[in-house]
Amino acid sequence: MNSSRPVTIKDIARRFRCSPSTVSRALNDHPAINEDTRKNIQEYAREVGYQRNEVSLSLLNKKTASLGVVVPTISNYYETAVIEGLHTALQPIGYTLNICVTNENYALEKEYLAKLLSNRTEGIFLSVSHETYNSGYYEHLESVIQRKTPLIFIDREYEDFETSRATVDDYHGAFAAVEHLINIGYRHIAHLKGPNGLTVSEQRFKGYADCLKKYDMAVREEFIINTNFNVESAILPTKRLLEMATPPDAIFGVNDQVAIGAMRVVKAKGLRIPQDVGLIGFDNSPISAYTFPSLTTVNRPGRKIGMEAARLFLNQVNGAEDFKHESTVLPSELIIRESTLRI
Amino acid sequence: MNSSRPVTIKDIARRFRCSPSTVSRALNDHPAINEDTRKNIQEYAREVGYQRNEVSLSLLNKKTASLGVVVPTISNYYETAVIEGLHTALQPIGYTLNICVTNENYALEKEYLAKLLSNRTEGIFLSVSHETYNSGYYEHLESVIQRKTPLIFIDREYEDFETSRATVDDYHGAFAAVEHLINIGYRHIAHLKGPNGLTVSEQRFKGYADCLKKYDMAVREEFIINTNFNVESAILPTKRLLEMATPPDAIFGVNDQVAIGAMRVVKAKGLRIPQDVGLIGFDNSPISAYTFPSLTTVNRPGRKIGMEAARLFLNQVNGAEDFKHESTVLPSELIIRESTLRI
DNA sequence: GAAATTTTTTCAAACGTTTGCATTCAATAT
DNA sequence: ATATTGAATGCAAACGTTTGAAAAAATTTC
Repeated sequence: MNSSRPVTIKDIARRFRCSPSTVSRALNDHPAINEDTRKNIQEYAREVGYQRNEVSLSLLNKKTASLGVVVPTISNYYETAVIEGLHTALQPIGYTLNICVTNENYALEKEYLAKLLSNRTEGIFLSVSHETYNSGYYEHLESVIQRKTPLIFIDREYEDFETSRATVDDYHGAFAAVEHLINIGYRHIAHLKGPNGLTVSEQRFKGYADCLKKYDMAVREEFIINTNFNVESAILPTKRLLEMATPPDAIFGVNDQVAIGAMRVVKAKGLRIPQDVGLIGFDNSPISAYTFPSLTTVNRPGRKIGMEAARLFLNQVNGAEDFKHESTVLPSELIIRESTLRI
Repeated sequence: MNSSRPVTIKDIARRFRCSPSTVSRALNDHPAINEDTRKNIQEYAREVGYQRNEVSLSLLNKKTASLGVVVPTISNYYETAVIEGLHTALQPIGYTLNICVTNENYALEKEYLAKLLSNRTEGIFLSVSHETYNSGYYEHLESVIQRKTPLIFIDREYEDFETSRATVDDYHGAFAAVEHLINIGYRHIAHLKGPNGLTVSEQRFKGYADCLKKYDMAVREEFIINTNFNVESAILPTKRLLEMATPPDAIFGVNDQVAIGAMRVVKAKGLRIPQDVGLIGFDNSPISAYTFPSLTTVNRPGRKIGMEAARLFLNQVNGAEDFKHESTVLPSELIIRESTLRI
């Protein structure tokens, strides 16, 4: 059987000399269909491997059961955890996820959103790209809103849109991290900050700064250096910190990668962790448990964020007329490990 | 404008008192359309945010430009790297990826494949689930083949299908790893194997065993213990190894996770790495560079595999009539780090 | 054996777009 | 004025499926 062209309902109808309607009803167990007809048609359909064309159904019902997930990257643990959460919540109820990776690029983000709308995607989960953030452009989002396609922000957001959003409590996570350092007895705490402007960077920075203030400690500008979220970007900044006249005795990295970069430099300098320098990261990525010493960090529940985002989406589509957008902020949680545990 | 229903070509036609055909042609810059008409229609379309319904086009042209990616998990570095590679190669030329995660589950795999076919996906990248492997069922794949939907196997494969496949050279990677251990001077090399039956497990095991044989070393059954690819599954096996009368002086883990699990146990026992015990993993996951000591491993080029799989797919769809299925085996590469570098 | 009823099947429209062919209308050539 | 051309537009079918309403066929009722 050279069945490269998929079998259609019409093919089956021709075979049974009946109308397509009958075949359709037979296949869907419609009660008005004769028992024998039904059996014959179903059996034949199975035999020739009939599979209904969902594309035509999408057109007819204006339902595609597909969702867009637009993220800057999928090469970090956190993002894949979020996707896994979305997947866990949404695949079982029939949704298909279209993953789009923007590489922090505005033009790509715009293109993907347009494409998702063209494909009549029923909802979009978006973590906006870094470039979009900086540029401040957002017309590409207006068309999503205008189309009434549910848009759920994940972590990175525009404040001025009326949408649901799921984020992690970066502020209090950072606050708790720094407070922990202070409790242990560290007094000169530096921060390897993320790129300026991103909510994630700024919130963590704010938690850091506010905590210092609470304990009447100076927020020293030279103790705050930008990084790019990855290991390499932490190397030089850490060197600079350690070569200061009065170097810090603890470093709070904006994420685990950065903290690990710092860890390398500190160890290379012959300083001991945590005795000489305390070190703390953010994300609780799998790697953080297995460095040496293991890294104190702040857990960021990616999987839960994904599931929560899914819940927000479902709320919106199944929504009562009194539906209100929600902003969920999931708590982050301090995970204490060896890199801060002195004495 | 309560434009919750997307604007269609018909809407625009009504507005201009012309036929849908004219609007369609105007929007597509058809030369037979009056310049003014074209401009007016295009301008109006932009104004009201018209976006063509790709679903209807898919139905008409029988092209969906969407591809299925069916993988057992997305929570490991390697899998996401593969997906990234696919994405890098295929998104720019207009394909959309539908990621399906089977959780190593046969029923889910079957369901997803059926769904992808129903959605008229134009190609499927598949890394079969563990359960499928064990059960040996593969009718769910037959229907894919029968439909002439290009099917590309990634890493895990059925030998008996006529398809293209992209895999990493696990055998020689494992061989090189063990040879390296022998060269360094380790003599009692244990293997923490993956689950039996999976190609990945068996190939790496074979590389291990063949290398030992080449150097006239015994392949001792008690030195080969199964794990489940994750950290925890390596804990007990490693304990058992170290408590033997003549314990191994080196351990080859089926992947980095397993090697890291072993590392914990070895260090907890007070043994030194690499002096007392050599340790080697597989995958070159990011984490392996940052453990202490850093982990010798075998690089597995996930991103490249993804791009290669994409290439194989494109070959098939753009294929000349003399098209032949290919099996690409990408080389793996030994990455030597501290965990094996004694003396 | 015809009317009434029930069961089963078909018709036609719809979803949004494209496209070969036919049509209309105006302009040009004769 | 009429035939010829050319430009611009419209018609209708197609993709595969579903579904309300109509039609046909079979069965029951008296």
